[in-house]
Amino acid sequence: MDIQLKRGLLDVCVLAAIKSKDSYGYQIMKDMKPYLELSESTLYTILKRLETANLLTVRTVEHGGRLRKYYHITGAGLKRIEDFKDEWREILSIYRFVTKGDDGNE
Amino acid sequence: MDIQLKRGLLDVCVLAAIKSKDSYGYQIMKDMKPYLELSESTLYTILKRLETANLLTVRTVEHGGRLRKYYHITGAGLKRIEDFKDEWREILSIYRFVTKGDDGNE
DNA sequence: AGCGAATACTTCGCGATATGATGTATATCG
DNA sequence: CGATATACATCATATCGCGAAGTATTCGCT
Repeated sequence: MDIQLKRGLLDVCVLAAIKSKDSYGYQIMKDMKPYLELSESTLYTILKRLETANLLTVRTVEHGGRLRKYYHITGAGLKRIEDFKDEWREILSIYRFVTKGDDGNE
Repeated sequence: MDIQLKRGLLDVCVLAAIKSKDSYGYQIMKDMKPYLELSESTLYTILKRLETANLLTVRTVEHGGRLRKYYHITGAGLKRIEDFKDEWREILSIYRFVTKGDDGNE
């Protein structure tokens, strides 16, 4: 996938990965992989950014001798997802603009 | 619209604006405005970038005492649009991932 | 016991890029 | 004559994905 396009989807995608239940970095990576691949450095950067923006909160848990940081989505995080759904209408209209005039077989 | 998301759509959107007939900066701005707003500096930066990448060619035309640069899409430019259609499937799958578990009323 | 792979998170530097600010220049309209 | 529209260019700034490299522990395999 085009890098630029990816940029617009990463944040919401990470939020979606922790929407239904709290999760941690490594698990989020695996959950997102089928939809959108990203490097570890990117994910942890994003998580930090989302935390700073108060779209999620963090709690550290010891698990099998290793530390895990569990991420929990906030109300603002949920709102960010809702906003994305609104943006989706604009994206659809852009998609139609881009494919305008093409045959209907695609 | 979210800036990051915009980034991924700008290039294809500009290409789409010159797909059916050659056009120039100011006109492209007006054509894109209903779908995606962007500043002039951004547009000319993009046009330069697309030219460097051989996705379009430029010819300068005098028009009413002013110079106009007409942009013409290349085969590679058309291919970029086709590639975007392929990416669209991935985008749809991401959209479903993000909205998964929500009520069907949206 | 030895060792590679998986788990788990961090930091740094690089390149790409959207944008506001600013500049240049001409045409049109009141 | 001044405001607005047309038309394009350049620069500095801030943001961000990612590869590279690092730190540590656990687990399966031989």
